[in-house]
Amino acid sequence: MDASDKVDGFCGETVRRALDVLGGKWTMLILWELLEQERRYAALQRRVAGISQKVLSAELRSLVAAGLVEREVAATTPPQVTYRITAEGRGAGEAYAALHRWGARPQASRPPVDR
Amino acid sequence: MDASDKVDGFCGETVRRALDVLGGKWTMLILWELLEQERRYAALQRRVAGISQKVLSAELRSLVAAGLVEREVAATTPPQVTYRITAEGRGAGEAYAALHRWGARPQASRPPVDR
DNA sequence: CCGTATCCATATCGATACTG
DNA sequence: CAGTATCGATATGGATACGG
Repeated sequence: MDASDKVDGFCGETVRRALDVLGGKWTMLILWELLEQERRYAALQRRVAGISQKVLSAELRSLVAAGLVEREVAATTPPQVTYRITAEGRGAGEAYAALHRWGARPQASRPPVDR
Repeated sequence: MDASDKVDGFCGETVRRALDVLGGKWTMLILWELLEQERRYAALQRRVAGISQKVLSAELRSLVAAGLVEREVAATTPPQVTYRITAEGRGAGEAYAALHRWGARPQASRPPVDR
């Protein structure tokens, strides 16, 4: 990190926006599921262990609004809704990879952070 | 992003840890201030606009616990406490830079995400 | 099947007051 | 100066029930 990274008009606004979208507790898990293949709502709920309907709905709406995920409704009965990751969603992988590298860095043992 | 990025024992645990430390609302702002130079508590509170004492204290404790920031107490009266970014704290810049690149990516206009 | 609506528990945050 | 303690407001999340 270097102070010259302070490139935004306001310090770190783009980083803030990125974290707002990608930093959600479940965001990464959902994107990963959709990365493997497109999935329907119920499948996502089953595979993302522990997520509630309410939160899953909200996450998906956010992701669709942010353009990372596409939502397709098949007009059958019962209706089938399929979620699919977009190119932009795949692009988020760069950011996650950097976070992964940092999180996996070698480090001295120290008391856990509990936030 | 590629499904082969699923390298952790549990999907994305290292990413989760990184986000826990770096994803805080104020974390980046504080690190940036300390990146320019070491600062004392009051100076940080003045410069990080809008942060409360309570939250600043908690953030600093987290950052010290995570090893990103050092805390040095001078035994004067009144006591002076100086916070200084560590090498590990500077290392977080890679991750923030990736988030910045993603957040600054060109994109079609779309309704704002409000999370 | 795919959600939304509602209720409630908990977490988080800001403001204020106070202490070594 | 550098915090901690406490309180109340707000946000967030889970559980459950219900609707198209």
